[in-house]
Amino acid sequence: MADPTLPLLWRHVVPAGDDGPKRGRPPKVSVDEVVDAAIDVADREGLAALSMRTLAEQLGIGAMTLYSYVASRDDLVVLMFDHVLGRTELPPLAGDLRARLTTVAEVQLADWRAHPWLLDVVGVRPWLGPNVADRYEWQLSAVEGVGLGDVEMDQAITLVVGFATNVVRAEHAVRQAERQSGMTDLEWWQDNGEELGRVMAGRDYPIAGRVGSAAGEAYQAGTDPNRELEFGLARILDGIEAYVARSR
Amino acid sequence: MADPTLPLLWRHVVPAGDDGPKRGRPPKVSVDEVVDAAIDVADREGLAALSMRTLAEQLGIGAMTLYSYVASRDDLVVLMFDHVLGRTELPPLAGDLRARLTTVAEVQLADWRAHPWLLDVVGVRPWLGPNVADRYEWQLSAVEGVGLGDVEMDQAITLVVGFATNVVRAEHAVRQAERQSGMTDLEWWQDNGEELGRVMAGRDYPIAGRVGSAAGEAYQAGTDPNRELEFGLARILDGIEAYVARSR
DNA sequence: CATTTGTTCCGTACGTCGTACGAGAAAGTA
DNA sequence: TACTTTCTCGTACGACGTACGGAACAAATG
Repeated sequence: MADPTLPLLWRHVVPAGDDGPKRGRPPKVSVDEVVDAAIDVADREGLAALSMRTLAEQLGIGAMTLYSYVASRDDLVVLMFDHVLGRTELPPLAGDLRARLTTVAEVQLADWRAHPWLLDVVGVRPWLGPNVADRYEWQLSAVEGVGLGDVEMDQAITLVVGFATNVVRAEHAVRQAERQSGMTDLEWWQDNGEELGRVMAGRDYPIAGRVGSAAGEAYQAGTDPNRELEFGLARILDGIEAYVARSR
Repeated sequence: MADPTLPLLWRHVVPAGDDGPKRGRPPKVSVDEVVDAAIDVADREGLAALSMRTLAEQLGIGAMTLYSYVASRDDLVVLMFDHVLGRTELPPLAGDLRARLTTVAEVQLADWRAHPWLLDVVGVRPWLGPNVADRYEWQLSAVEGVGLGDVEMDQAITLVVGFATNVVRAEHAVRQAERQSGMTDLEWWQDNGEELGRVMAGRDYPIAGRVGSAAGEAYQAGTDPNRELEFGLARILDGIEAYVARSR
C-alpha cells in the first residue's frame, strides 16, 4: 500500500538501489526531462494549459508514453511542485528576527511570482518531497531559538509565508482576468464605468468609492515590486516582534 | 461593448426597466433558481463537480437551457460568488478597532468555511456585484476614522481578510486531499511513514521534525474552530494597533 | 544465429467536459 | 388561424485524462 510517488519524489536523494533495468527498450526521455518540460509549459501558459497531449508533443513522444514516467497528471504536478522549489538556492538567514523573516517572505514572493501556477496546486496531499522539506526546515530556522513554542513557530511561519503568497495571488488574479477577457483593467473600466454607475444608482459607497480608487491608483503605479509586501509584512513583523519581546 | 453580466449581477437592485417580456415562451426556472441550485451543488461536492449537465438535471431542464440564463459557466460562478455573499447578514461593527477587525475576520472565516468553493473562484475579474460591494464597504468601515490613509485602509483589510482566508485554505487542503486519496492523513502516515523514513535516511530535519509533529498534533486536537485564527490574528492586530497608535 | 524475456512506446477508444448551432415548442397578438 | 417573439434542448465538436493491449526494441539466453 506504499505510495509509488514517494520514491519518485526522492529519486535524486535515493538513486534507486538497483541502477535501473539492464534489459528492455530504453526510455526516450527521463523523468526529469518530463518534469522540466512541464514546468516550462506551466510557467508560460499556466497550469490549466498543461495537458498531457501538448506536453507529450513538446517532448516528441506519444501522449500515453507519459504514463510510463508518472502515474497521473496529479502526480506530475506534485513532482513539478517539489522540483521547482529546488531550483532556488535558499539564502543564509542572517541578522535579527525581523531580517530573517523578511528574507523568508521575499523568497516566497520571488518564487511564487516566477511560477504563479504554484498558486493553483491545491487539493494534493502535502507530500514531503526533499525540496519542500528542506524549505520548511530553512523557514523554521528563521524563528528557532527566539523563545517561541513549537506550535507558535509553525504558526509564525505560516503567517508570514501565507501573506507573501497572498500578495502574489492578488497580482495573479488581475493578470489572469486580463488574459481571459482579453482586455486590460483600464479598458474594462472605460467600457463599463458608465453602465456600472447607472446600475449602482441609488446606492452609495462613501468609503469604498474613495478607498477603492486610491488603492487602484496606487496599485497601477507599482514601482518597486517588493513594495506591495511592505505594509502588511511590517505589521506582521511588528506583531511577532512584540510577542517575542513580551514573552521573553 | 458593455458587459452583459453586469445587469445580471445587479438584477435585484435594478429590476430591469421593462418588467420582462410579455410574449414568448415562459421560462421554466429563474436565474435565482439556477444560481441557488449551483451553490447547493458546490457546497456539497465542490466547484469542480459542478458541471452544466448535472446542474441542469438537478433543475429538471436541458443542459443547453442553462445558457439562456447565464452566458457561460464562468459567468455562473461570478453570480454564485456575489449571491452567496449576500446571504450572510453583516453584523454591526461595534467596539474598538480590535473588536471590529476581529468581527471582520470571523465573518470571513465563517463564510469561507461554509462555502469552501469560494477558494476556487479565481481568474475571474473582480466584478463589482452588489454584495461584494456592500461587503467591501462594510469591511472598510471597520478601519474608517482611525487615522489610516486610504491606501493603508485597503491594505489593512486585505491583510486581515487574507489571513482568515488562508486559515480556511489550509483546512480545506487537508479535507480535499483526504477525499481525493480516499484515506485520512493518519492512515497515509501509517502506510507511508516507514517508506518515508527509509527514503529520508541520511538527511535530518532537526527543527522541522520537532515542530512538524507538534503542529500536526495541535491541529488534530482542534477544539474551538476559531482557535486556528488566534495566534496569527492576534499578531496582525497587535501590529495594526501599534501602527495606528504610533502615527496618531 | 534464433528465441525468449523484460521494458518502454503509443494508437485507439471511452467517458467526461464546456458550449455552438439551429430546429422545435409555447406563449401573446392580430 | 397565422404571425411574432421568446425560450427549450437534441445533436455535435473538439478538448480533456487515461484504461487497455499490442507493437517495438534491447539485452539475455539457447
